[in-house]
Amino acid sequence: MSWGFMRDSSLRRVLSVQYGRSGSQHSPVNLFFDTEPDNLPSTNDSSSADEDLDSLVLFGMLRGNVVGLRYYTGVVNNNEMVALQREPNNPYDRNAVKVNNVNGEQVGHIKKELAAALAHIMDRNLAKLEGTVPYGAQNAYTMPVNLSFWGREENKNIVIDLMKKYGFKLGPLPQGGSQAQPRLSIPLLPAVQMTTEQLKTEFDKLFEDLKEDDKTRELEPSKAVETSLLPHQKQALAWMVSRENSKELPPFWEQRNNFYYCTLTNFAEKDKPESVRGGILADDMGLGKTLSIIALILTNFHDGKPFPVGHGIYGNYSLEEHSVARDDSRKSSNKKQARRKADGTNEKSGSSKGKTETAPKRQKAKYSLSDSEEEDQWIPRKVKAPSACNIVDDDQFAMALFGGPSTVKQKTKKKGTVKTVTDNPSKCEVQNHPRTTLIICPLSVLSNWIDQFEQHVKADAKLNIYIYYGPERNKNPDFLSKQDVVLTTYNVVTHDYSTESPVHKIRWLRVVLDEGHTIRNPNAQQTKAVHSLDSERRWVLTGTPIQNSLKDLWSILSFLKLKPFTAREWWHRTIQRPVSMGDQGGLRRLQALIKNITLRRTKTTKVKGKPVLQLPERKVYIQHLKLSPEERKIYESMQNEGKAIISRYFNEGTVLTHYADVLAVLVRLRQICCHPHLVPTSLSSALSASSTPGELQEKLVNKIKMVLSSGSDEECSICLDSLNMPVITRCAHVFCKACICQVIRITKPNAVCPMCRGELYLEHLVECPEDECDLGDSQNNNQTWMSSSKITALMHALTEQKEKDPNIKSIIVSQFTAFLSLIETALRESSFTFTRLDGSMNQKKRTDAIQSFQSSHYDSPTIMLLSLKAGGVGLNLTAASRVFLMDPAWNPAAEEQCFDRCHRLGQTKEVIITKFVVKDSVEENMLKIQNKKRELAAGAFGGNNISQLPVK
DNA sequence: ACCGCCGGGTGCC
DNA sequence: ACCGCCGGGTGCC
Repeated sequence: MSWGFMRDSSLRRVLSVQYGRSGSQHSPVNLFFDTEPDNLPSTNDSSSADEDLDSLVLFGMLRGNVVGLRYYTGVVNNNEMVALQREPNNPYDRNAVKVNNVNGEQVGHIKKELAAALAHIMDRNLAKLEGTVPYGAQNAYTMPVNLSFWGREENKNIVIDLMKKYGFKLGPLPQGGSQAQPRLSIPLLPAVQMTTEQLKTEFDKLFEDLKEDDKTRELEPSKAVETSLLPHQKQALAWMVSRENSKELPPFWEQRNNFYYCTLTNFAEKDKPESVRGGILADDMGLGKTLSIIALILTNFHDGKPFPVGHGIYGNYSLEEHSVARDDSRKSSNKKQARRKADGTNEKSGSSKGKTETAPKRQKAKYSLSDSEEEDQWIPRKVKAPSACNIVDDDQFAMALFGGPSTVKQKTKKKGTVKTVTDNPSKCEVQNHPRTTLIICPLSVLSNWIDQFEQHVKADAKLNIYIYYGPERNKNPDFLSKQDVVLTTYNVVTHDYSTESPVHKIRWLRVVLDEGHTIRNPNAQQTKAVHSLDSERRWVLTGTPIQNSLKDLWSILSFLKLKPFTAREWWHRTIQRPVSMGDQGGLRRLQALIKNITLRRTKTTKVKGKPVLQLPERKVYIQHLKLSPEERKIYESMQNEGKAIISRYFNEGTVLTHYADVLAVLVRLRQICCHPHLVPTSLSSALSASSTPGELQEKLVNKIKMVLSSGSDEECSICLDSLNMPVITRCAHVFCKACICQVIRITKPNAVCPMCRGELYLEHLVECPEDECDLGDSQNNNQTWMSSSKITALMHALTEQKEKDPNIKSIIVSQFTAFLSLIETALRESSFTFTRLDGSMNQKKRTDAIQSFQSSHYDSPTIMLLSLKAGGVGLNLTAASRVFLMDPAWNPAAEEQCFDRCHRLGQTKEVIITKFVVKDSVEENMLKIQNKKRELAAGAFGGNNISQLPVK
C-alpha cells in the first residue's frame, strides 16, 4: 500500500547493514562514491558514532559482575537490560563504570578489574557496551551481568586483543545466560535473518492494519466546529479524543501483581507508566490533519467536554501588542472578511460594534510589557468578541479588538494574585488545569493555521488564539496560559529554549507539532527544545512519519514520552537494531508500536467501502494553433539556418559533438512558436566558435543552461535518475557530477564521454550555477511589447473563462521564463491579477507566491505563472482548476507532474488542461517524440538519415 | 557475604 | 612461629 516513500528509504537503510556502511543516496552509482571509513583505530567523537549505530557488529560477549548493590537504590529484574556508564570522576577509581537500570537509576558498579578494561574501550569509543543481568532480582551485594560488545568491524580484533591483555576473553556467552533481548536470537547467526524480499513484505504490512478496531469509530465534533467533518475526519477525532482520555498502559507494558512490567526491557516499577495521551496523526496531505486537530481542540476541551459555544461575552484576554509576519492573502470566510482591509494601513476594521480605534504605534508604546514594567500585570477585561477566533495577529486587527473606551485595558501594580473574573465558563480551570493548546509549526504554514481556525471555528465559539511570534510577542506566562490556543513556530520555541522562556515554563493542555518530522534530528537544538515542553497530551502531525529511517521515529517517540524509548539506548536495543538486522521479533514490535500510536490514511484508504477522498475528473485538451504570417516567416528562416548548421555538422560527422548546438536550434524554434521576441536575432551568436578559455567556459555554461532548459535530458544517462548537481562536458553532454566523475576515475586515463566518446577530462567539467537553469534571459527585452499567436489564444481562453466564472483560477506553464514575462504584460493589459513562481525565486518569495495564490481572499490572484521546473512534487496549487501548458515538454512526465500540482488531494473542481501546440512546427514533432525522448539525441541525430531530424 | 580477604591471636597431641 | 590455623571483622567504585 502506501508509504512507498518511507518504505524505499528505510529499506535502503535497513539493507545497508549488509553492504557494510550505509550511505547510498540517490543513484546506484553513488554506492561507489561512499567515502571510505577511516581505518584508524578510531577515537571518533560520539556524535559520528551515533550516526552509524546500525552498522555496528557484535564482537562478542562476556560475563562480568556488578558490585556495590547495597549502596544504590536501582533495582532490576531477572533478564533486565542495564546501561553502562563511565564515571571518570569517581574519587576512588577513575576507571569506574556505573550500571544503571532502564529508568536510569544506579544499580551498582562494574567490578574494578573489569572496569579498568571497559574504561579503556569506552573512553576510546572502540565499542559500545550493553548489559543484561540474567539474575537481577534479589541480590544483596553483587550480581552477574552479561556484556555485549558492539563496534565497527575494523575495531573487532583491537577490542578482543585488548580484553585479552586485561585477562578477559570475549566469546559467545556461557550457556544458561539467556538474553534480555525479547526472544531475539543473537544476530551472529545469519540463518535467522529474513531475506530482502521478506523484509520488504514485512514493511509493506507494517501499516496495513492501522485502520482496524477503534480507529473506525466516528465521533461527532463539538458544535463549535463550523465545517462538517468527513467520515475519516470523524474517525480521527474519535481516535484522538479516546487517546487523550485514555488511561491504558503504553505498548509493551503489563500489570503484574503490584508492578508495571515492561516486556521489552523486563523492567518493572511500582508507579504506573504514564499513558501516551497523544500520538502521531500521519494522514496524507490534504486529508485534513489541521481540521482534525481543530476539531480535537474544540471537542475535547476539558475533561472530555467540548468548548463552550454561544456565550456572547468572553474574558481572559489581555491587551498585548504582538506582531507576526503575514500577508493579506489569508483566507477569510465572507462574513469575516469585513473586519480586515486589504491595503494593510491603519484603517478601521470595524465589524463589531462599539469599538474605537487607536493608532497601533501608540498602543504599542502604551501597552507593551517592557522589562521595567515586568511586575505589572494586566487584568484581562471583558471584550465583546468581534469574530469567531480572536486571533491577535496584526496591528489593525489588534486595534479592532482592543480599541475603544469601554475596553480600555486596566493594569494593577499588585504582584501575584491577579484574579481573573470573567464570564468565561472555563475560567476556573485556568489555575488548576492547563487550558492552552500549543501548536508549533514551520513558519511557512503559520498563516495556514490562522486561515484554518478562521474557517473552521464557529463564530460564536470564543476561541482565544494568540500568535506567539515576532519580536514584540508577549512573553507573560499568565497571559499565554489564559489563551485557548497559542500558535508559534519551531524557530521561536528553539530560540526561547536558551532563555528560560514562558513556553517552557507553562504546563500546556496539549502540544501539537505540525510537520513533526522536522524534529527528526535528535541532536538538533530544535528537537531538544520541543522535547522539553511540558504537557500530558502530545501530538505529532506529519505526512512523512519515517522519512529516512527508524532513527527518525525515535525523536517522535521521545517527544511523545513513550517509555522506555525516551532514552535512545532502549529504543535502539529493543527495536531499531533488531529491525535493521532483519529480526522478525523486532519488526513485530515495531508494528505493534506504530499501530498503537499512529493513525494514517492515504487517499486510497477506504471508509465504508469508499475512498477517503475522490479526485475530481481531469481532462486534457490539445489546442492547435497557426502562426501568423510574420511569425511563420521568422520560424522558417530560423529553421533554414538551423538546417544548414546541422547539415554541416552531419557532413563533418560531428553532429554528436555539437549536440548542444543542435539542441539550441530546436530551442530557438520552440521559442519562436511561443513568441518571436524570445529569440536573439541570429543563431550565430549562440553558436559561434570561441578560442580563449574564458570564452569557452562561458560558452559551456550557456550550453548547460541550454541543455537543461531544453528539457530533453533531465535525466543523467549514467544513473538514469534525475540530474543531481549537473555538470557539462566539453562535448556538451550533461551528467550528474558524481556519475561522470566516477566514469573518469574508473576509466582513467582513457576516459571518453559516454554519449559521444569524445575526450573527457575532470578539469574540463563545468558546473551549472544553482537555479540558473532556466533559459529565461530574454535577449531582446528592449523591443516594444507585442502579442503572439499563442499569447492571443491564451488571452482569448482566459477572457472567455473569466466571463463564464470569474472565480476559477488558472496556472500558466511554460519552460521559458522570458515567455512568462511576456505573458505578464498581456495579463496586465487585460487586468488579470496574477502571481508567479519560477526557479529564480528564493524560498520566501516562493511560499509567498504560493500562499497568495492558494488564498481564497477576494483579491487573491486568479492566475499563477509557473515555470515548468519550478517547485518539487510537493508544490500544491489546488486553488487552480485550469492549466494552460504553453509549450510542450520533451518529457511527458514533467508535464504530468505539473498537472498534478493542482489535480491532487484538496482539489474540488474538475481540472481542465489545455496544451497549446503550433501546427507544422517542432512542437508537433515533440508531441510525437515525447514517448521516446531518450532516443532523441542518440537516435534522431545519430542516425544516418537527416530527414529524421525533427526539423521539418 | 552461606563468600574472600585482612590481620590479630595463637601454637603438640 | 621468618610458619599454618582459627575465627572475628569486614565488604563497591
